[in-house]
Amino acid sequence: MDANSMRKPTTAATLTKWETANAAPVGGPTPDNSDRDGRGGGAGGGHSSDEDQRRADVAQSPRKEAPAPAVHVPPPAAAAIAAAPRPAAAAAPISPTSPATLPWMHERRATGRRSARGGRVLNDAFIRRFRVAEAATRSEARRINASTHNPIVAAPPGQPTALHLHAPRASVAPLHHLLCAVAPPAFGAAAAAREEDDPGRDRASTPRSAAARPVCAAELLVGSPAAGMAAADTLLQMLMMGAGVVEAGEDGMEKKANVAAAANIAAAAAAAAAAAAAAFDPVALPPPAWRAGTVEDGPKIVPDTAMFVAASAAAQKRRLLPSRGGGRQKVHRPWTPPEVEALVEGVAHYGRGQWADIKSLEANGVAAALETRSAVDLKDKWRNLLRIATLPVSYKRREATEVPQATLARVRELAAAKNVPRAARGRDGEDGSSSPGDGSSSGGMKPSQPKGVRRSKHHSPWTLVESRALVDGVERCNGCRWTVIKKLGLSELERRTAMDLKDKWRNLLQLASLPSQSRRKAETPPALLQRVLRLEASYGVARRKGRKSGGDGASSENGVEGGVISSA
DNA sequence: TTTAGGG
DNA sequence: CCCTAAA
Repeated sequence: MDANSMRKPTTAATLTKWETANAAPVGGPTPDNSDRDGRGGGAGGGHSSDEDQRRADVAQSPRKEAPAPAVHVPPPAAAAIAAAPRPAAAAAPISPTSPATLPWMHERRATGRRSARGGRVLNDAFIRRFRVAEAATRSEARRINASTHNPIVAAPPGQPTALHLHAPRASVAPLHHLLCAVAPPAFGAAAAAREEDDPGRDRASTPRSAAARPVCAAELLVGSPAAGMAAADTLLQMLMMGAGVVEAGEDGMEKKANVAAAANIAAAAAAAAAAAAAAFDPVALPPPAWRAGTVEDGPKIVPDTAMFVAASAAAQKRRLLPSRGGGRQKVHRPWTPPEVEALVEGVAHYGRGQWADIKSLEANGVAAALETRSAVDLKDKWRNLLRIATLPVSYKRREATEVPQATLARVRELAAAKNVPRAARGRDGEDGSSSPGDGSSSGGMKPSQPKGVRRSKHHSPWTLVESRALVDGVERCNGCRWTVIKKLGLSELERRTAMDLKDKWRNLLQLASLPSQSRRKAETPPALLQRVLRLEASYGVARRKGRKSGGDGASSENGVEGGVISSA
């Protein structure tokens, strides 16, 4: 496995970016920088310089934390990431190993942002950490500038890998920064100690704040477990490439050692990220209401039917779709003014909701400007734009001032205009009703349904009552005989067609095949899904011929099955 | 696959 | 941004 095989296009870009940042005196590898660099000349607003200035201020302003001097970062801090994060130990608080206390070690969420998942807050924190580490690397490099140590040294077999980064080698310095930025800080040792000193504290009524909770492994990484995974991935790539660089000028032995060390460290980082992901979940989400009543999940039922197999596969496949992140969280990338303008332009062309069309709108370079944004991104951004555009003045904060007033005014216009300008020209008759805000974010929603143009087709979510009635129908009719169920005349299902029943049943199967963690919060009770699985197992069309293995106590199973088939 | 919405 | 339901 050579280094080339590890390289991906993004890796090369990443390394270049980081190396560039390292070479430059200032201007670290902030996403903002890379973002703007890649997308320079847009059809744009004259406000981009303001935006740049603002971001620069945010990124560089040292006023929030202590005036980050060049702090000494001992190499052991970097090595700790290789030694500490054993999957077993990572979940529990780890004792502090580093005597040094950097400013960012005690840093908590800067502002009261509402993102529970991290996002920009933690991303900025990472950037600040990187800057501190970068400064420390420089200062230490000056101090040890005569060192001829190899930057990466493999430990003897069986020993934890140590990392020595004394040499200010350009290809390795970014690694040092990255390691220091993600390496275990004090692990919230002070907070943990506080808790142990005060065991009598009423924990039930005093929820652990972020500051008072021992820092879990996930928080050592950037933003979230998924981001931690990405960081580990990046680390691996950079380590391998760094080894490749060393290979050019060194002998074979050293190269081998470097690669081995890189692999060890990267594996440890990946393990840390995996452990973080495992430890991340148990965060206390309020239990759903239906769980309070001690509903047992019951035995695991895996129907051996064609429908269930298909639904299960579809559910599994969809979660790993690249268009949905491929199971990996993207890093927060703020919208640039040209992107915003392009989005507004696109809505002006196609109207709200035609996100795929907007994304491929060539006119005025809309498609080009929005190349790196998905249709879902457009939808989300428009929602946010609409929100800040219609926000009362007294509530406007920084978000609202980032977008030019002219743009916000146009957003309001487009939202108020109910006709679709260009393409899908819906017959849009009377509507002298001046309903601002397009109904999506305006407070008062009108129950009168057929007013909207394309509103009627979407959205008739199944209620729990309907779902229960559907399951009851399947039970009473001994199978998935949708027309028969319709003829039962259940009032709960009167607005659903037989095909609706079939689709919903498929969705229920899909839901049941999903791990409970990934289900929506207060959606479908597990007990109902259990019934679905049981009924599907009993009455569903068998996947293959021959006898099924797990026939539970259902009476006259064969007879029922035969009935289903013959009646179909 | 695409869109709407909640989180 | 993520996740899911609906269509």
